[in-house]
Amino acid sequence: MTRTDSAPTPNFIRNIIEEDIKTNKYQGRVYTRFPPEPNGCLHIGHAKSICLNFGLAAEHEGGLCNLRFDDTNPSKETAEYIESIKSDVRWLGFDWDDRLYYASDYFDRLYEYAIQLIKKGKAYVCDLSTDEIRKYRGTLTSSGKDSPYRNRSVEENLALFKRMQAGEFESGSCVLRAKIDMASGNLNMRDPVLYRILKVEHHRSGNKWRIYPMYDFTHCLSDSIEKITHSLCTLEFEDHRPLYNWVLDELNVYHPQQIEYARLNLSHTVLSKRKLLELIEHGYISGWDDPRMPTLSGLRRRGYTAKSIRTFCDRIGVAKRDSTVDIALLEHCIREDLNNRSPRVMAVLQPLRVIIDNYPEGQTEELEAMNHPSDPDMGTRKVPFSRIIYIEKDDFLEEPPKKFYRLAPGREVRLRYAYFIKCVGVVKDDKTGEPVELHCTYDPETKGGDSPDGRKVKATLHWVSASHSLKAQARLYDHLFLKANPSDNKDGADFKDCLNPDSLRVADSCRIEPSLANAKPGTRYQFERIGYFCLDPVDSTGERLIFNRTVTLRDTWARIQKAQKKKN
RNA sequence: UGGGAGAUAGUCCAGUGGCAGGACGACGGGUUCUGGCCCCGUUAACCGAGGUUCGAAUCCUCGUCUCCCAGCCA
Repeated sequence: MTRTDSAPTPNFIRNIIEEDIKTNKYQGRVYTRFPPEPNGCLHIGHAKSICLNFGLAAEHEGGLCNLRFDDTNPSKETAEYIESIKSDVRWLGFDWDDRLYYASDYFDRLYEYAIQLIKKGKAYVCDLSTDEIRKYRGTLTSSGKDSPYRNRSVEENLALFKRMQAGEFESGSCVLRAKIDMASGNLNMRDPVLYRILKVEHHRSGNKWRIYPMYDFTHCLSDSIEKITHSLCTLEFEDHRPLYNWVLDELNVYHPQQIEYARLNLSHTVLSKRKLLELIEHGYISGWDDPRMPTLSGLRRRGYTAKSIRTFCDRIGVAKRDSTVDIALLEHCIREDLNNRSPRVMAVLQPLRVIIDNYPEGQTEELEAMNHPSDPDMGTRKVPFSRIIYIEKDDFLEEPPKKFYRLAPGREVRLRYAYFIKCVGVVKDDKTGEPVELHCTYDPETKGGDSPDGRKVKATLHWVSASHSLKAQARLYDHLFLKANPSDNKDGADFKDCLNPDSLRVADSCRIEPSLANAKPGTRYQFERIGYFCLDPVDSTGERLIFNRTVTLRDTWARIQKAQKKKN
């Protein structure tokens, strides 16, 4: 992608890269990779990694970034996830050209490397059970002890390893281990497992392999094979770096550098595949692409633009300290983008019927409305007006409190692009006392929304003509969790305990202006005075218009109300 | 005395020996046919204690707190 912005904000990774270019460490090359495991859908945390890796490469002349699937555990990975990941990366706006790789493509070479290690006396086949290996490993504060199989001869190890691949042993009966140091303070160096037997069909290599390499053995060598310069990963791999270096040094191959940064945490949601999957499996949400999910597919369906997510990833920066970004920043980014690009329309979420007593029965006018108030290039459209209209329930109060500027008995307001109206009567429900219908008069002199006598109104309301409007459903999404950090379980609570019961409210009797009759799924609009909405690409049909609320507009009135409530 | 890492406004990120800065949020104001956008302003931070230095967020020492690691997951 092209970046025309001014110089990017410095961060510690950029600084390292600049320094490496200066010192010619990699002949001035910048080569990164995005290495997802195809065992789930991508989420906004992955977007940070994608933007980082592809972005850093794009910033530098000749910089490259590969897409590489880390597919070394066929028991968890599927081809479907591969496709969804590819389409998500593409949607985000990045391109790997012909550099689509799979760790599984390297299985032959990895196998050869393993044999080299065995021949060097640096790896051995261990018959200890999983349980025994754990016991032999020691604890955080006490060193481990050598496996009884640690000193098998090279020949024996070679033969055993080949028999592992030949399928002669059961899953779990033995593994190939690196011979490093059972007393290391770093548990990853206590003879880590390099290969395990997994008699599972691989989504790409089929049944060719009975043994599969572990992450620590695969990742560094894949980076090396691809001539990666800067191998970026998250903080929890810091402890693995000595092993990353050990493997490459022992094998004496090209050596990229691993750099760790803090993964993204976002307030009011969770970003762990395990937890997201749990929400799906328990039916709290509809799937990976539920608009409340922080997944790229969920955000996309919700109406988020790729650009807004890229902007967000730029603004959160990159550092090494654990942090939680306020979801308000994400919301700010999408509002900013959508404000610039989405056409305005009028939609009433909770209709209140208004009869304009002095407007001729049966008459209809086509009023001209701007599609974007500050971008005339977006053009105009006609909106029908008639004697009976709907306004938003919230826009009328029989007893208006201080600072409520909207409609009330005897009060005059403007209907956007239409007329001034004054409320002259309220029809209430006998039982509840709720207003169910308003009677108003209009001033014909104010057509278009301006009064020739210079008279002012304090509010402008959106509206739709009752008979011309279309029925629609609006899905009003809110934060998935009530707590900023759902995983903060110090009170012994499960993260699901603070799920927001109102993360989805359905407004089923919306009325929208007729210009949206042939709206295309996925199209984004601003419903004036309400928020940004996106025609749901999954459930919306020609007969049934269903809109997802991407984000609300900033709502000053809501904040005033909150403040007033606090006072009382 | 396990190993590794990190501490800068409410939040996120800069600043690496020379005036602590940006963004988000919050608050106040201006503007407005969206209580939107936009504009202006206010708020608010160097984990602590010593030391080096003319000068320390930055260098040194000693503390404190937080995070990660005991998968044949990645």
